[in-house]
Amino acid sequence: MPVTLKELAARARVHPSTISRVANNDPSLRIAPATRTRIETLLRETDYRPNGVARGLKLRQTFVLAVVIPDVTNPFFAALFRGVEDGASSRGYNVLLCNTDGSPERQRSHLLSLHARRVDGIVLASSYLKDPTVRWLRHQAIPYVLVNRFSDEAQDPFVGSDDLVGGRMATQHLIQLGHRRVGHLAGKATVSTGVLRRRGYLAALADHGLEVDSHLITESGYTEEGGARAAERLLTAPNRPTAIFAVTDMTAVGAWGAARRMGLRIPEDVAIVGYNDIPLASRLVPGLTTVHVPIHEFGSAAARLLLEQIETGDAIRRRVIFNPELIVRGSTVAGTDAPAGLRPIAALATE
Amino acid sequence: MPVTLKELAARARVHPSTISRVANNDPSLRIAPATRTRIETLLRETDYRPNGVARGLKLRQTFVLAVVIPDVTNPFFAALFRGVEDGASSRGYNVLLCNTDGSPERQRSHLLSLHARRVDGIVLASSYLKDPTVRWLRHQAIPYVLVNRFSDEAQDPFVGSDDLVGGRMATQHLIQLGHRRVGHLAGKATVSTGVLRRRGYLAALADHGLEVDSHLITESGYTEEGGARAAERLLTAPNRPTAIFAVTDMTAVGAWGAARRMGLRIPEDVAIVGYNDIPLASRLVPGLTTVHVPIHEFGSAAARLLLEQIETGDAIRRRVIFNPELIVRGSTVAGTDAPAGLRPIAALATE
DNA sequence: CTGAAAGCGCTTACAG
DNA sequence: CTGAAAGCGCTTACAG
Repeated sequence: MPVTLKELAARARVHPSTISRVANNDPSLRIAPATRTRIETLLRETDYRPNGVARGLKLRQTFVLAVVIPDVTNPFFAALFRGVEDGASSRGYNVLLCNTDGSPERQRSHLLSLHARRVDGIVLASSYLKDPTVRWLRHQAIPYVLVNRFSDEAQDPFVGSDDLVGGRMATQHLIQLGHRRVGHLAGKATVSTGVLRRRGYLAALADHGLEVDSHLITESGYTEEGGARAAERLLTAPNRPTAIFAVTDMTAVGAWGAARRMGLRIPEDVAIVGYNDIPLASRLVPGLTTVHVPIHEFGSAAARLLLEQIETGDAIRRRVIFNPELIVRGSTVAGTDAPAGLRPIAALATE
Repeated sequence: MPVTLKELAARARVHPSTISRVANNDPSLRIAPATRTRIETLLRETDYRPNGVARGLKLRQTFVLAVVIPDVTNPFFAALFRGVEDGASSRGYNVLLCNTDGSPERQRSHLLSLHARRVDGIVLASSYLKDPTVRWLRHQAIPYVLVNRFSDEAQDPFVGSDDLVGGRMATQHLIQLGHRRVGHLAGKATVSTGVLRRRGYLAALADHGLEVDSHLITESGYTEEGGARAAERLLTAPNRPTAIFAVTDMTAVGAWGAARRMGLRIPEDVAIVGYNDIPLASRLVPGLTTVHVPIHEFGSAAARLLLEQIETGDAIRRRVIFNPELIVRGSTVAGTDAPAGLRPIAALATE
């Protein structure tokens, strides 16, 4: 068992509160230099660190944050988590990670448990539109920040990119390359990214006077498998699209695989654009044209917004919106890819 | 502020301890059915959940575990974390994630902080040989499990693969393909995986009567960049190898890029084998031949070993060693790759 | 059948 | 200059 204040007090023949004050560098403490030295030596010798649980109970602050995401195995969320941790750990916080696999029930049960643990704040990246658990967070006055997806627009502190602009940008790129039949692998109508990127797609068509063909829009969800199946539907239809804008890179990767399997050349037979610019996007051959968003910054900005709320004690409704940026690669324009190996190195981590 | 036992007691006109007993389903509690009903209704109405911090202080158990790794952004560790969480969350535990970026100082400071928080146990996947912080864990009697890398062989609870067998297997594969000059991108001499996989490489050479050429072995560390630089050294030397066994997939990916950049064909001019079978391995073109290890199972087995120690209160020295398995792809044998898109889908996560 | 008390390990306003 | 006390919100052995 680690040493306690009481034990140290007995050994130093002072009151526990005095030890506590020395350990916490209480500036209001007037103390005999000799006593202070004696206590400091003892603290060092025993390598004393106050019990964080007892401290948390007394201070009503645990210095623990939580990040709730669908799945860390998806590189998007791994990078997001790093952003949060990098922003928070230097301020003395540790970070819990909870995966929901996209299940609202798991999200709910995680949030209940995090609340019972009295975490100081929550970064939520798995919310959907009009999410009741987000309203619950608001109601409980638990500091939180939504990332990437919002729930009730302008109601919540939020960090993300402008999905409408990004969707429009991606689609416009395809139209400007001469494509007239542009398909869309749409996300869910219950998720803000799905709704806005689709709206961006429609806006780009309108900008260029192209009519909407509802057969060219199909819901894919956010998985690789969903993307593959949806792309197959689109590409086997009588009047198939010559280009596809997919709601995310993972979905685009699914489409990419489906096209290959059908013997279609990319980009000659079908051009593909994704969204997010995960490391995998630049590794495919041909590389995946995509809309770049600063994933790590999503996380660090969310941490900042969260810590600001925790420290001021106020709920802050600020929204941090990053500008998306189109990255053109070989999946839309042949020959654009940098030679293999000269691409920016994505993962420098060990093992 | 969430409701407390005391407030509920006042409302139900019973003692706080009675509420606590009802909430915890104390089997030894004899109570008037009417009182019980009244309390249960109140509990439900207020959605009462005991304050986990106070509970942790009293019970000396926090139901929090921690996973310490170099970097979640590396898919190997993301999968490992999922394994731990999947094994632990069903038992009521939440899991803290700490990234060290391979720095012993950051590892040390994370462990000190986790100890001060009184986490119930720690999964450590960033340890090195004779790691002093591992000895410190042992000394503090904090339940822990090492994963993938061990510190003092047979001294610690450990989950990993047989790295000697894996290294031998990888190298033997290359020799059996006819390669006589096989290079090795070696990990660090301070890390168990580096030492054992190198020993496996040497054993395979010996098995086949090949002499060791020290110019063919070069330390690459565990990063993509390190792999690229080390491979360049090997491939520009006068009598260059025709095949390379890299200590990890990320290192192999670096070598893969370097070879491409030099205009070498894979596998015709240089064959490459990695280790771990991360999702990226099957996505490269050509696919990366590698030694498969069950990463997710590493995590779930570690969680089991940890929970067993926590629940029994004993330190368990058991070692769980998985058998590695060779996966042959196009980076060693041309034409082995499944058609794109038919490969197993690696990431099904949303967004 | 239910209550009162002690105690987990801290911090901090108050006393002297 | 240092001590004594209260209290954060629980759980559980003990009393009655």
